[in-house]
Amino acid sequence: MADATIRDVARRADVSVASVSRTLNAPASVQEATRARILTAIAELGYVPHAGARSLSTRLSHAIGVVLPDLHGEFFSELVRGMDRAASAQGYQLFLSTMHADAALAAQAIRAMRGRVDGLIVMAPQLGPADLAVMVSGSLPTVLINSIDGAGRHLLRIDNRHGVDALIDHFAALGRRRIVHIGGPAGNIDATERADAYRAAMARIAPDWSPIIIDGDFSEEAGAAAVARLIADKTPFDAIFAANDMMALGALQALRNANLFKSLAGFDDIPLARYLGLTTLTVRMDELGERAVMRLIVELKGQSPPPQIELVKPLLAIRATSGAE
Amino acid sequence: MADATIRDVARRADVSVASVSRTLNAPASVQEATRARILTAIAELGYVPHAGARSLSTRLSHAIGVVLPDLHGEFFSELVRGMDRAASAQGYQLFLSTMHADAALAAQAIRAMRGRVDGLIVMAPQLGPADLAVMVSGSLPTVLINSIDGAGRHLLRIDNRHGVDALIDHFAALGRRRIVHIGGPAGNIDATERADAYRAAMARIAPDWSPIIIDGDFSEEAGAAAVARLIADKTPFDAIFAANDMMALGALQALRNANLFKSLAGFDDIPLARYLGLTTLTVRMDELGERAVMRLIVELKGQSPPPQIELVKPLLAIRATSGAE
DNA sequence: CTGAAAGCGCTTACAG
DNA sequence: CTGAAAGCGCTTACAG
Repeated sequence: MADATIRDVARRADVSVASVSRTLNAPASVQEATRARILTAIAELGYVPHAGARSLSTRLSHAIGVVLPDLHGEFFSELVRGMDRAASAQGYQLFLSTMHADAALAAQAIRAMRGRVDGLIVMAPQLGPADLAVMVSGSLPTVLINSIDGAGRHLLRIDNRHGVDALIDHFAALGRRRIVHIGGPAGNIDATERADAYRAAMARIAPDWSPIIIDGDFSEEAGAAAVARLIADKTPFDAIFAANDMMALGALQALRNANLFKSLAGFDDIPLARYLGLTTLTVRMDELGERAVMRLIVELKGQSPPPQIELVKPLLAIRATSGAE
Repeated sequence: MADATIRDVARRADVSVASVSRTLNAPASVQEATRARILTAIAELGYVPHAGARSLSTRLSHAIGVVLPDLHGEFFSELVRGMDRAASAQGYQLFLSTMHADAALAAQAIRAMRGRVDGLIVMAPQLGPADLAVMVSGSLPTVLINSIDGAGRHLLRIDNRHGVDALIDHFAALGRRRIVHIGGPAGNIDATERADAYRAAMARIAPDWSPIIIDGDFSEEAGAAAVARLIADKTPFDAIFAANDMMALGALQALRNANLFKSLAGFDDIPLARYLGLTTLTVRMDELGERAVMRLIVELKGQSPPPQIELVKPLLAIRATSGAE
């Protein structure tokens, strides 16, 4: 049996569809008795308004499109959880699309959102401004997370600079000066910023030591490989700051295998980091998601504070794993 | 500037809206030259069909509603990743709703999906059949994951029985007979099945030892508490099978602190389990998600193989952590 | 091959 | 307070 429509309800309650619509959207505007009759009809038929039809009429879907890259584990779930929390508190729903490696497919997925969402939250750390512009064109209000924008949209970013400064200061306070950085993948905005912040901080705390950056790709293997290289090159160093936790963990293993005890830190605070006592920078992904949604909804509601770059500060989590902290 | 509609395109290409619609949906049915003109107009205007309007007309949204409980980390991300993979391969999009503790809110969220999705995938391990029926009523095709159904819907389940048998056999092969079980929360279907399977397996391998189940709630603390209790009670035992990995990890810590070396195993294979070398049962969540979507799409396409219970077998991952394996 | 028209299920001025 | 009607942006028989 097909779902009941507003006409079925109207017929059953012996009123016009307008009245049914009104008891749903502006109950005060319909007379008590009529309203009661309509409400019973609705209950009896198990009527639920057709969201698609409604949004075609009102031009409002109360849905938010979310486009995310291939995030791992806790990152993904916490981010979505935060978004869902904020969205459902405001009566919005989430339309999710994982971003495919294939940019064309991704653009396609975003385009398919026209007419089903009121706005977009896009996270595309690996895209250049040009690609991003192609993907996120059109008239939908959009909030960006960790992306490189060229169009002056509102953007939420992790304050890499702040985090790296705090970490390097911490290392410096421990007397570490020769701090090596294991960098993330080229083109990734967070990786780039962390490397830049590392250079700046090093110039501050160890002006006469020339900073060392070993390229990595955010993987555990890259972390291990970086340490292997340091050892092979007999590079003297006191500490390692890896651009993310996975690489730090790879480095940790390699250091242990080599019986080296150096200060070590990562970035992200994945669950494993806490478990293994890795010093790192904590980023609250749920908060990031929540703030992105809140901001988007503010825009959707018509208040339009000027778009800006909103920084989310990571917190330094000092732990002791290598015995050198 | 508002988005271009099909009328704008028609006007620009000097044709009827019907022709525009046709070049999009049945290109062969429109003459080459006309089609070319329409295509240019579409490109020039950056026209994208309004998904809501289209689905109102066709009664097809090509979207799938997904309702998930509060899953943690890898679980959530892998499940969604698998669903997204299957969905986008078939031209479907995902409408996501995290299930709120509040059943009324959850039902509301599901109801709000009418008119925007073609079908539903629901995972509600903590709900009884009655609550589930209330939540998932209506005429939407639905595939369930790890839920207790009363309505004969298609259901994908983890084959707990199979997994537990494999594990207990493994323990038995190591000579362990006095295997204690730390159970999950009451009412959770997986927890219940695992406990039942444990009892059955124990009756098989150690008929004269009476099985011991200590209640837990899937948390790390519960695992530690269970061990504390075993120690306090001076209960003799050879091994512990925890209903999930988190409890197993809590137990592991407690065992280590007490300098006890016992066989230990969990369920789930969370990343930490691999890292710490915990023996456990691997459940491929991405595969589960993928299969759920595939099955739903088959139903949506009109082929309707009879609904059934589809079991996904967990794999035993034997690792050595406590030195007693 | 193409267009005019009806219809998908709602909402909302406009009258009364 | 209530209803008839137009309209949201599409698709699809039905004619021609």
